[in-house]
Amino acid sequence: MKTTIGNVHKHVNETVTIGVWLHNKRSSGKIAFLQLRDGSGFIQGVVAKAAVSEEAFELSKNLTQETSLYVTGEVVEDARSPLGYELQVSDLEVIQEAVDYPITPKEHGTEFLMDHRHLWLRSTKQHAIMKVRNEIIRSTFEFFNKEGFVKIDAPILTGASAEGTTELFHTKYFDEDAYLSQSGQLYMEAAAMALGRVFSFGPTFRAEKSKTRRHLIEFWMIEPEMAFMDHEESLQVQEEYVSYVVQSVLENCKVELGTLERDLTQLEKIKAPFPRITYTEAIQFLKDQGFDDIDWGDDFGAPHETAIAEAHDKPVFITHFPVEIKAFYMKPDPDNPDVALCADLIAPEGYGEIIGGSERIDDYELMAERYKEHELDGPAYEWYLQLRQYGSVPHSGFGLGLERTVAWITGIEHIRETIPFPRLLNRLYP
RNA sequence: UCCAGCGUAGCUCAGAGGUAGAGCAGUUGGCUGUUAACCAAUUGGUCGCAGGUUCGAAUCCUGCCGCUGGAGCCA
Repeated sequence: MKTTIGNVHKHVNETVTIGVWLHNKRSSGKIAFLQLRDGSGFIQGVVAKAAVSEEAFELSKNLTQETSLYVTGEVVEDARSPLGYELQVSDLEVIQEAVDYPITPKEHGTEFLMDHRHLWLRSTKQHAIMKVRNEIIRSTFEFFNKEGFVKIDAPILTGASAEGTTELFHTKYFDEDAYLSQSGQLYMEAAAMALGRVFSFGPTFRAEKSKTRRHLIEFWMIEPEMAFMDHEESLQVQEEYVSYVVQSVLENCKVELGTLERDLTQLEKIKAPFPRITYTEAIQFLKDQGFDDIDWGDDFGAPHETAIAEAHDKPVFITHFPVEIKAFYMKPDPDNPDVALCADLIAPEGYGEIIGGSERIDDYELMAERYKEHELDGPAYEWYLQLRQYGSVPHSGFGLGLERTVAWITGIEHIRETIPFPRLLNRLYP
């Protein structure tokens, strides 16, 4: 009977066949231990000389790393195994012999591993990160579906930028200029006016020459947009959403978090509500901490964000940023028009900003004024202004960066390991 | 784009003016409970590229290329 490593617990004391790759091997004169992986998990196969044919034992002694094969054997419980089960191998059949697999069980440098990303994904740590990433995506869809959101897909080829600030990837759209999307937000606003509560999940592109552990050229964003919802209500959705995702990972990725040696006590604390401080309070806090390189009106740098995050053991919202340093569509606070009804969510442990969100301008006249200030016109923007013309309503939304969230939840050092094939400065392959 | 550091065997690194080293991987042999297994033997090099200084350069100098970390910008 053919099965997978993930399902061996259903076949205890039965003989099964599993298609596997040889992850590693230890052998002595009369016994060989095969570390086997099949994508669903890892299991040790024990080949005892007495229990198999002469040929099968010789074969197992000479297996090379990453050789693909079918192993047949009896599933037995064994306390010495981390999985709790082992496979007592009775036969094996090589599918393809792998010669000189480059990634050996010893340590490697970053450049070497990145050049071999297509093979590096096979290692236990990378495997665990991809499983956690998948759980974050799965629980995201579950959360928003549960809350009555409709998944809407934004276009990737666009005629103009949403923010107008960051560098865009330029391309041709037949005879016109086009850009790769850096946010689906404007389209989500249109969709929210049609469907009420929507969210998008898709790739975004930033042609910034950023070279830090928090930046990717191509990354994935989750962008919910909600009609009839003000800024404060949006913050509640955000903290409930993030808490839901973290608790789902804790529940469903125990083995993976163990592989990653993640400090679970840090994650167990992540439950709504999250603390909030205003931008103005944050500036004062930083000055009290001894920062003299920032004043009201400046945006935060990485050290500032980290200092604010370290003062809390949950993600923290920084709200009410100055209007000047935020996007043109953010709604000014009626009580203080110098600041916007917006918030960034800063992850704990120095992982930086994972969410940016705001209530959007819903007044036609004000938006038209902003268009003039920012010199936005033409067919690329006209339609967005029209949304304020036909039944405009208060609405809010936010964008969560998937990879930064994966980095934080898995506790890994660098964002490049959170996406299967990262696009970085100077790296387009593999 | 700016600042700093690093490029030596397939991989991770040592060697800092006198002519190339270790561990791992590979190969061969040994071992019935290994967990980055262990023990013994063994293969393996245009010292990133180009120029310069010197009797002599992996080593010192200059330029270029590549990588790594950080800054800015952002999610």
